[in-house]
Amino acid sequence: MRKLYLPKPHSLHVTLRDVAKQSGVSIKTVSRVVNNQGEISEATRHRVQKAIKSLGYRPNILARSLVSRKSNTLAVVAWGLDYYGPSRTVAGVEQQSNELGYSLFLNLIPNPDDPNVASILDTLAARRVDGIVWAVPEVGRNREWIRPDWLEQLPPTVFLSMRPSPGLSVVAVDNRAGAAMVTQHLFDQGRRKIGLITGPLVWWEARERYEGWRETLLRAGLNPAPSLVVEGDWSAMSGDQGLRKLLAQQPDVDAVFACNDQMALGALGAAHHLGRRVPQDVALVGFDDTPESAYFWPPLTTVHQHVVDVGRVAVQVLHSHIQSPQPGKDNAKPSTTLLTPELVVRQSSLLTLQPSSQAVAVQ
Amino acid sequence: MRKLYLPKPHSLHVTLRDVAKQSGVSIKTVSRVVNNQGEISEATRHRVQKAIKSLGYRPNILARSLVSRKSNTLAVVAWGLDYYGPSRTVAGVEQQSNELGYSLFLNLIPNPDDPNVASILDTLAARRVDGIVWAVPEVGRNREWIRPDWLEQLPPTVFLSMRPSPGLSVVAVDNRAGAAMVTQHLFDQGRRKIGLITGPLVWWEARERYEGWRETLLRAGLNPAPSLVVEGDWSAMSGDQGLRKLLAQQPDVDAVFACNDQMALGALGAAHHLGRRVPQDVALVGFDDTPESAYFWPPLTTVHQHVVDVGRVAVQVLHSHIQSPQPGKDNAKPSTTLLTPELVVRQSSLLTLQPSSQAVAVQ
DNA sequence: TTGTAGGCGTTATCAA
DNA sequence: TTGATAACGCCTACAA
Repeated sequence: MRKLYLPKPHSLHVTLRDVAKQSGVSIKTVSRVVNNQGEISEATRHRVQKAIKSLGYRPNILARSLVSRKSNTLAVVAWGLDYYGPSRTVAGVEQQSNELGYSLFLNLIPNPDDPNVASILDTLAARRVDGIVWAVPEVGRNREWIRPDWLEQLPPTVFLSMRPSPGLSVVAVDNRAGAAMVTQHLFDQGRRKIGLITGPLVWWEARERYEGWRETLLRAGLNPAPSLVVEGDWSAMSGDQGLRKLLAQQPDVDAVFACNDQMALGALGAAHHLGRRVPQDVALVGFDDTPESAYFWPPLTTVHQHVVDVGRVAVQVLHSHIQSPQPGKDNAKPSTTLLTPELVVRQSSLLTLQPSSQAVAVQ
Repeated sequence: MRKLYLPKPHSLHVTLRDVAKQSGVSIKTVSRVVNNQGEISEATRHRVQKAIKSLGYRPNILARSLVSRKSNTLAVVAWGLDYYGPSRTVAGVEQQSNELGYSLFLNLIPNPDDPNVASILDTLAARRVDGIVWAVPEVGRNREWIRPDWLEQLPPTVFLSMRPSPGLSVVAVDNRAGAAMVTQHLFDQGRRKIGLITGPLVWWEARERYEGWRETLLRAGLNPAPSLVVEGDWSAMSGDQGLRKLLAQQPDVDAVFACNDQMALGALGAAHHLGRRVPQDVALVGFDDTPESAYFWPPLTTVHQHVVDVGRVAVQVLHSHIQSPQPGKDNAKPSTTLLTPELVVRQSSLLTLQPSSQAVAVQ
């Protein structure tokens, strides 16, 4: 007689069969108890539950997923966990995934424009994730990673911080609107030479902020001259250098919009160095509303983005795509969501300094 | 005859059998090609690979894990993704996991001392993760979540930022050494009234920094008087209030060690408000070396922790635990790793201001 | 070098 | 209400 295949001395993990044996019922009955399905007599249910507890049974989700053909997992592919916005967004993705009952795979790529995306996507497909949140900002030509033929191979996918386009589901902050708020606010404060320290213009988000500034100036009858613009790289150092360069190009600048809080911080340092008072000589505004920005000196006017919500909404959209019974149905259709940010006014842009305004600004 | 059970119209996913049929070989042969095992003739290998490509076959890791009894997944349970240190550490965990071939589950808990840990651990066990990185700092009594009976039920686990103890594998920064460096540095600069703004003392890490300060003062023959200490909550606001309180308690303070950079930032703001010059009147030092700290005004002396390495080392330790063939072997033994931080000296603690020091400080 | 049989732990079908 | 059995997609043992 042939020898039976016995893989290893029976593993530590208790299975349905063990529970069934212990409680003297069939495997299927135990399965029913575990999943609360079907009618089961109170007596057996009780007996089974006792066995489950005494043996320390835990269902094997791998096996369950194999037969049910869904893994109840999502994946987030992200860049920039060391930055405030991206890490908050990932946190939002995690929270919403958790609330909807998914486990979440985390995949970080070291650089938004030079990745090993193919192998990541291969792995995710092999793990049979039910959906993917693509949290890599659109930089340069990295959008082209998304090949049409991939989209068909992959599970439902939602893209963050990327230029909306038909056929893709996108969730992003309305950067253009945020930048417009900033520029309008500076104009309303009486500033007429409003300089700009942009993020790297290969970034879609940086270009959007640039456009918001530009459009608002034009609408106000002001000239968005090239001498008013310096391109930074999001870092505080580039903000420091950016302000110096800006003042060299255009000495009569009376306001500066730095396109994130880090660059604003650098610009603030440069202003101190150069003896320019903020806001008296130069008003300064940032973007992001990092927790620290309220404690810069002076406290920084900035734009609050609902970065956690970006992640949460992404998962909600993904969930509806996954749920949709037929790919033709409404909730399966690609959707675009733009979240409107909010201007947070603090002392760095206000001429009329209110002594109590700092305390007020702190939430 | 009994009807066969056919679950659904065959799914989109291509299986080994499909490839086998297409290429006219057995399932096992295809499996061998996929996994590069055994000897296979060049001809069949080629034929099979062609079929794999044309059909778009991807191995189902779920099925593979089911039989191999290992999922090739790790999980990180973390708190504080919105803070610099924790988020960097998670990034380190992800990088090292990826390099070792694991996929990583991300689980965030909203609060380090009031969690729903049991359900998270249940899920991870049910998903048969091969190991767990417990990246929740030790706060209050949250260490007691780790019940001895759980440790046996769970896969190998490594704990971060937690008081080392026999039986647990721990990776942490040597906070006490870091705080000692700071205090010694201030002493060496001639400061003799060195105040302390601590983190919440329910945190182990905060207590360690406190001890480092205290021990160093004692060793220097100075008195760590209670009036020199204020307890903060890591936030910039508490640093602001902390400095005010400290100066009220002990007006002749000539140096302040704020136990993280955020509180240092708040203290900096308060100093400006109160007209105290930094460092001339009060030297100020932080802890963390956040990227912004080099751009505070003045640039902040602080302590650089190798937070990414904490995550990487954790996964390395975990990997060795997982690999270990027998639980008695060396690499299976619990280990403690303390990473030594480094003092980063900038202008906020230096009396002799070097004009070029800021540029030097920027890396 | 290749194939067959059996089993991983779960769920679905259908009969009892 | 409960149970026997096939199937999910893959890998191991063993034979050919």
